[in-house]
Amino acid sequence: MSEPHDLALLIDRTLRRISAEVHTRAVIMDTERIGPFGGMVLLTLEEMEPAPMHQLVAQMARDKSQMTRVIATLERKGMIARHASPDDARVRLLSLTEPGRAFVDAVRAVMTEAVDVVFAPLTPEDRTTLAALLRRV
Amino acid sequence: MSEPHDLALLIDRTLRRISAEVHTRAVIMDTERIGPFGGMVLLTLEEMEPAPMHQLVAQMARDKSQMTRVIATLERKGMIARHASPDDARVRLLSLTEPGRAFVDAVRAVMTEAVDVVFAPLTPEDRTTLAALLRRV
DNA sequence: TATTGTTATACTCTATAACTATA
DNA sequence: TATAGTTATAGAGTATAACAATA
Repeated sequence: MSEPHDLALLIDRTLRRISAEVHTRAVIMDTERIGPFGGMVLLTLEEMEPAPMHQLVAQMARDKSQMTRVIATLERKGMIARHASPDDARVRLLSLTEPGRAFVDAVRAVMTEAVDVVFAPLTPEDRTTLAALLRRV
Repeated sequence: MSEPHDLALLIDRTLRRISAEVHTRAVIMDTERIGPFGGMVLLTLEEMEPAPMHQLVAQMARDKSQMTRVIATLERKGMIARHASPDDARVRLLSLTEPGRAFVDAVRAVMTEAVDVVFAPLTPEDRTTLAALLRRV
């Protein structure tokens, strides 16, 4: 088996395994009720902030309406702050609050642990190769 | 950026891109209303049939109750058949029907096209490497 | 006792379109 | 005219537990 579409099945399966691992140890996300997607938004924002929403949307390849909702939830929980952009009145810049920053540390720990379990069969070099390939798509 | 958890974000984003590409050209799945997941189940089953449900569940890293439902839908649409296993009365063997086989060809074509678009920046060798790495996890 | 598969239920995520306000 | 973001709504996917039948 090595047809093009297999790549899609492999990626899907891999993500499902990561999600499952995250889920079993994600007491944090459960208690705060932000969901796995909320956790990923925080992790992504951490690497981009301050960032306008459309940039986060592009980075995560999601729909903007979906992002509006999850951001609203995270803001309600006090993890994200929205500021008006000085350059463009339409734009709202997103950044993590202090509680959000502390929370994302916990999320990152869980995510790292899950990734370590799922990718245990791969050497550190393999993982670097994998990440580099995915970063290019 | 090259921390362990980034791998999860990269895989998530890649899968989302594939899904989006599939979605824009998936007239077939839409008209038959089986959803992207239904399409992936058919593709996976094609490579395993005849297979018991728990094997499909393991391969796709999904929940068994979820599989029960999607299989029921696909059976109702006449794409999958369930037979009793001769070895174990608890087990039901799944296989594609003739219409299901024709349908999976169309799904595969869409999926292949989507993968080709998303992985366009990668050479064939890169894709082989990527698939090999993912297959090992 | 453990496994295969089903049912029921609640929740999260996704897709679409119509909308506003700014550019 | 086009872009940033919001709202509303319908649909698809996921997690859990309790269950029947068989091993």
